[in-house]
Amino acid sequence: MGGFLVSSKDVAKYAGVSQTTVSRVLNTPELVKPKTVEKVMNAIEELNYIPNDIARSLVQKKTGIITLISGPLHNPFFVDTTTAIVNYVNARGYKVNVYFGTEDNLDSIYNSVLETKADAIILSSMLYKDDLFFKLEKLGIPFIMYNRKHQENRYFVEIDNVEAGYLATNHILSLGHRDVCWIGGPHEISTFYGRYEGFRNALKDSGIEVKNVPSFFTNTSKNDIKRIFEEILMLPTRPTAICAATDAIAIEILNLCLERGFHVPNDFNVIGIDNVELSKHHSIALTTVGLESEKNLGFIAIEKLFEVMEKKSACIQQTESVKLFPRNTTCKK
Amino acid sequence: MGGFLVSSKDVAKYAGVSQTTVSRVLNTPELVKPKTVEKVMNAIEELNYIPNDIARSLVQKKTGIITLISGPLHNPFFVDTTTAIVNYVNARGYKVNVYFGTEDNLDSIYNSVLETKADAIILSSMLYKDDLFFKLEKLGIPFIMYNRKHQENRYFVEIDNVEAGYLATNHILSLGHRDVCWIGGPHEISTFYGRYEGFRNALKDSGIEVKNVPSFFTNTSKNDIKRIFEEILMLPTRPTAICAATDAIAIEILNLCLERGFHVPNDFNVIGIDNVELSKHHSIALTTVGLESEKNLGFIAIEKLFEVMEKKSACIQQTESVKLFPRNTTCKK
DNA sequence: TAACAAAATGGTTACGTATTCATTTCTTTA
DNA sequence: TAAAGAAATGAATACGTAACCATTTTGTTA
Repeated sequence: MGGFLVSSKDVAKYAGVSQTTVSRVLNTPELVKPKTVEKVMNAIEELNYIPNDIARSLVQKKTGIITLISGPLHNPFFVDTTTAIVNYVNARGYKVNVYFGTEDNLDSIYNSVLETKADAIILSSMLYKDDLFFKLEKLGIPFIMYNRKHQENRYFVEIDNVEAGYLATNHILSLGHRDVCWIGGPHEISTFYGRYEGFRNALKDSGIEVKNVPSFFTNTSKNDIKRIFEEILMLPTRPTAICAATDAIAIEILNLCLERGFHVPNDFNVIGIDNVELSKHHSIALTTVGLESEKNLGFIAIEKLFEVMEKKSACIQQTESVKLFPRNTTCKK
Repeated sequence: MGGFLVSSKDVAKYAGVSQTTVSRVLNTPELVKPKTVEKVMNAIEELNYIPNDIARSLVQKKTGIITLISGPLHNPFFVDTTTAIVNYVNARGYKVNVYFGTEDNLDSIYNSVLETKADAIILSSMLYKDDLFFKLEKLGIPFIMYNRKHQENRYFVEIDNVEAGYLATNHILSLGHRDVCWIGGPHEISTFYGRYEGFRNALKDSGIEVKNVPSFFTNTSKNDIKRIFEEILMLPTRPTAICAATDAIAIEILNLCLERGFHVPNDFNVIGIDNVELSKHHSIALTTVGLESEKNLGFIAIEKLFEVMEKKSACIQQTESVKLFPRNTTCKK
């Protein structure tokens, strides 16, 4: 009991049948005489047999595993998407190998992922120009990016980032703010690049010179955001509104504002993008821009990935439209 | 290219050596002549060979997979623990199969988990009396529970729940509140049972009759917490302080208070237990009770699990001590 | 140079399952 | 009852690797 492996061969011997028949009882019982099924099922019960899905994977060349490379959960966006993805995958009878990628561990994650014979990969850790894309293509298994797009413009689900940046900025401007600033992320990531572009477009459309507007770019770590917030406080003319490229950044800015004794939105307007669940909490009540659809972006992506796996779709290129969610962190100037 | 599997046998043929040598080059290169290593490595490069870890698992009887059964991420406690566990496991070179257990899907999760030949299991979804415990023992692989304890009193890491309930309640009482109430969870879960016991002990020690104090028990879903909050508002004497069994419940109560236009702590004091990361956010600033140690409970648990896997420990029975974290959701009456 | 030890390599097998093909058993029909 | 077809079962094999044991090659010492 415990530790001693019992195989289908053992079951076969115990039941007085062949291993083939045991396999059939488990997979195609309709091809086996009822009485035999019973004998075998009894043996399985008796010996406490549990099929070895590693062996099954080897022969079937299907592991039933989906690899998920998510960003870290301290970013509430990934809380929402990870929930949606993991639950969907499990509901479909698959397993999920989860990784939380950061700058430091991505390489080691990729090494591990490439060795794992997963049936498919879903990831949010792809740069606009990233060799990983081609490595994944070589692997020959389906993959999809969510909230990230690669230069090659294939296999992705994103929100309309340019429009999102535009809507957020425009909302702030329409409230009468003129001293605004931007906190973004690395331009190597399509998401951040697009949202910043939307920001600039909105400024231009309001006749504001982009180069006069302070823009900061962070690696999205708490420390880095804090550093930038302090820079903002030192600005010659302090902005009345802060446009953050993501809710995660915005929510951290809220934290820093309150820590310093500032009041939002009286001292600072703050707006984010993503409309994460947490932003709906009444203690946060973050004004933000997010999916028009009720569906979570992770859900949309994993759904599409399964379509690809089932050959129902060939290549996913999906950009979801967005809208403004006005809440309590913005107000008329 | 892509989809066509290349095996170590192919590499062997290409390099003009045996499959055994290829295997050795990858696992024990010090036993292979440098020139041969080079030949093989070239062949690997040339053929784009990636070892099949399914086959490796089969022969080695080790999958390198840890199964994690967590609670859902809308509970911030599981955000913290999942982060700690997944990152630790990956840093150790293992993979993590993640499940988010709810009332509905637990049975199907258990079925899947029992078939998966994981090297170990870490889970938070165990009732005080739960047959699963014995099924896991039969499986013969190491497992550990975090934030949950089974009747059998083995393989667990928890906080001192009774003390936590006591400290939280006592804090409220010491602030002068007398009209308090309790929002807990299912008593089948050791965590909730212990914390409620601490609540009752504190009341007794302050000479308050337990049976006169309103206590509510929820399945911890948002809807259920809302239902209970509405019940509280209907109470003949409205409590001035709400003791929640978890930060997750407390944070949802905060949300409901604000939604109704109440102010915390002026209208209601709110206190939680767990000291989750989110409770530190200045928009929340939840008074709570949590680990005295800096370490995350999930981290402690997964660390211990690896000790068991490496036979450094036999059986984990760990109860961590706790302390109060006073913040802004409680104040003198 | 012979003898021997050490280093390097190869042949074969096991891991536990699903699959393919062959064989046996049972049913049906003429 | 024989023949033919269908249903049920089994034997053998493949999946891709690591491990065990045997063999060859190399290096060392007398």
